[in-house]
Amino acid sequence: MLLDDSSRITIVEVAQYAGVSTATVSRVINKTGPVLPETAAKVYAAIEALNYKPNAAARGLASRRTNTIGLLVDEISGEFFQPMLRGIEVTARASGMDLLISSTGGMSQSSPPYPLGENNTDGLIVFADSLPQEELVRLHKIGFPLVLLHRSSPSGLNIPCVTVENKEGARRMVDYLVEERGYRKIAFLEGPDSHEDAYWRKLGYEESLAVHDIPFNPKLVSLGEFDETQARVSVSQWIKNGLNAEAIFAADDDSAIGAMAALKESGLRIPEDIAVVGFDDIRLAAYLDPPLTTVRAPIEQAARIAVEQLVKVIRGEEVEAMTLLPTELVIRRSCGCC
Amino acid sequence: MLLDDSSRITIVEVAQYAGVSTATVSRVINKTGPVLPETAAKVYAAIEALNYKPNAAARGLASRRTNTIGLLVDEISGEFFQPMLRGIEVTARASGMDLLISSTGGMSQSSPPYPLGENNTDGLIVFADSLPQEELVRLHKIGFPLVLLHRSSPSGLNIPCVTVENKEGARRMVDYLVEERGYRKIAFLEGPDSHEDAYWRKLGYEESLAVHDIPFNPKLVSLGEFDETQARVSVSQWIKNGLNAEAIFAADDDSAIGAMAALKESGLRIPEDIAVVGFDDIRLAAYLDPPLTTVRAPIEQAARIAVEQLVKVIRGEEVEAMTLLPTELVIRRSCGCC
DNA sequence: ATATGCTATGTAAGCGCTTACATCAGATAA
DNA sequence: TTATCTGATGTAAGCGCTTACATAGCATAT
Repeated sequence: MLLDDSSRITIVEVAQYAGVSTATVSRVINKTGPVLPETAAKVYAAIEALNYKPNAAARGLASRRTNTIGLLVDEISGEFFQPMLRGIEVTARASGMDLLISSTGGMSQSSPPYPLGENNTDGLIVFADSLPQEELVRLHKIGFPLVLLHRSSPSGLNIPCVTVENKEGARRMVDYLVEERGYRKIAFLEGPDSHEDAYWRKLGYEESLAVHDIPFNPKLVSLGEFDETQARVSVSQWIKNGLNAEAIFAADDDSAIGAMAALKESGLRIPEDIAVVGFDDIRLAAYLDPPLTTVRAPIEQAARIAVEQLVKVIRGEEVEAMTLLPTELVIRRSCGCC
Repeated sequence: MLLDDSSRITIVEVAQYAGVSTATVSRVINKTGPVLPETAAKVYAAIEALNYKPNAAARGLASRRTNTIGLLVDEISGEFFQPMLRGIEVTARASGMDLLISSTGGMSQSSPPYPLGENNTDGLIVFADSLPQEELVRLHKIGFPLVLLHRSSPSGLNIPCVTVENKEGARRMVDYLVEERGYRKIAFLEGPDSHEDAYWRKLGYEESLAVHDIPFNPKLVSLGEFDETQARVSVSQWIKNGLNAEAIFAADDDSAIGAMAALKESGLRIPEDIAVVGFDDIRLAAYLDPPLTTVRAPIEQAARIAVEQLVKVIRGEEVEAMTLLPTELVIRRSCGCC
């Protein structure tokens, strides 16, 4: 910093002003150790008078605590991210922690050094596959506080994680499509391989098919990648090849949007000719034409809980190994319900 | 941190392993001062072998630089925030800076201490009215690097700022409504008082009216607050009171959405009975029914530039006092164009 | 040969805190 | 009364780095 050196006021100045030692000032600030109320008052007065603000770096160095939690995401995009970030930010602040955010740029195989870790944060929230397994293992081995968000712990390790009932949600969606709407030819636009949400959602799809004695047909599965454009391409391809399906279940709402675009482009009507459903219930979902039937995931709540867990871990408290938040079916017109 | 002390490896270990002094290791890491290539190689080997990572706090303490930029926003919400955050995150990373984010919770009159400032960041990006003027003044006075985003500098101070052509955009939108669509009774849903974007947009509206000899009618102005719900309430009220307008110009897309909802609720057709236009061009805008005519603001680009400016200021380089990014009319059906 | 200037490296003094340990009243126990 | 404890505070040793300054070797200028 290029700051005027004279304007720097440190704990020493505060101590002098208050007529006590720096140790006492520190005790007052951190409420550690006994201090006479009147002494504390003098210190507070000095802090106020001098407009003193503790230097975070010095504090971190001396105490080996940073009072900061780190958030690792693969990329800051998608409607998905917004409620998640809000939940994390608000909860971190409420816990008195600072928030350091880093996006690894969608490359889970990115190479060291990672921008966030043991020496600039007290703990990390790791979203999905934003950190390579090896680094996860390394951090866990040295006992660094970690909470996983929207992914589960690598087997063997026992890192607390919080995620949503992806499989359940997907299963119930397909159950609904089969049982209530009477569809049996249901195509699936799957998410990215590396993403655990994607994995469970597909599993839910497959399980529901099995329950209803519908044979799994690989031709009815294509790549949506949680991406509008990719989904659009995949669905166009399907149509060109003569897709024979009554409904398309997109693994997330973004790919559902792409699917709808491709279908409309081909003159197909939704849901009369083919139904479309998604997953997440992003804000846009309700505004689409027709409004999108989807599965609502409590993203903000999950984020909130993840932070709370992490703070507990940092404090050395116990937390449950896995938190699974319920999802909820949101029925709108795109599934042919009305 | 609760980390195993033995696993802590510092610059001292690296120096010993490489057979040099810590100063040399520091020189190699920071590329400061001359070092023989072979010496550097030994140091790199040691770093690799020991998996050494510099301690950010110690670095910050010693060098008085944190290598971190702070972002202050009032609240993390609205579609608005997403492209902004992405622009900031990406650019910060590209500049080798960490990013510390804090939302002041929508209260610009929040009280000290502020979570981000001189002693945990090298500089701050201050969005809109997320920091009280007095703190802005204080930081600027001590020479702390600051860049304002979506607001201008308090007069007297000369803090660099980057924002978009709100007034121009609003003016052109109203020009279009009057000149191309032939409307003359244009209502306005204004944004929050404290928000500069809101101020300029309203001014653009008024200026265009003046240019076209349309008297300003206070009855045609109500509060949108950049908020869907508030806008809905305001428009419902208008309708109840017998609104006599051909078009509603909402100061942002969110309030445009609220306006559309209220109109539809009353059985009014858009744009046949009344046109609606917005500002920002959030993703949703194109998906609304009818698709929303709006003004596109280059939010991500503004964010990007703000970070670049801030980095320059931190490095002591000169930057222009004000960067004004052009906005662009996006014509869709809600204005009655087709 | 001596002076001079580089370049490459080491030495050590902090940076602004926290915290173990020391100190010193005054209270309590014996 | 003296030993013991307890509460309030001070002293000072780091935390892991950066960096001014010192040093030493060697090439070049004088």
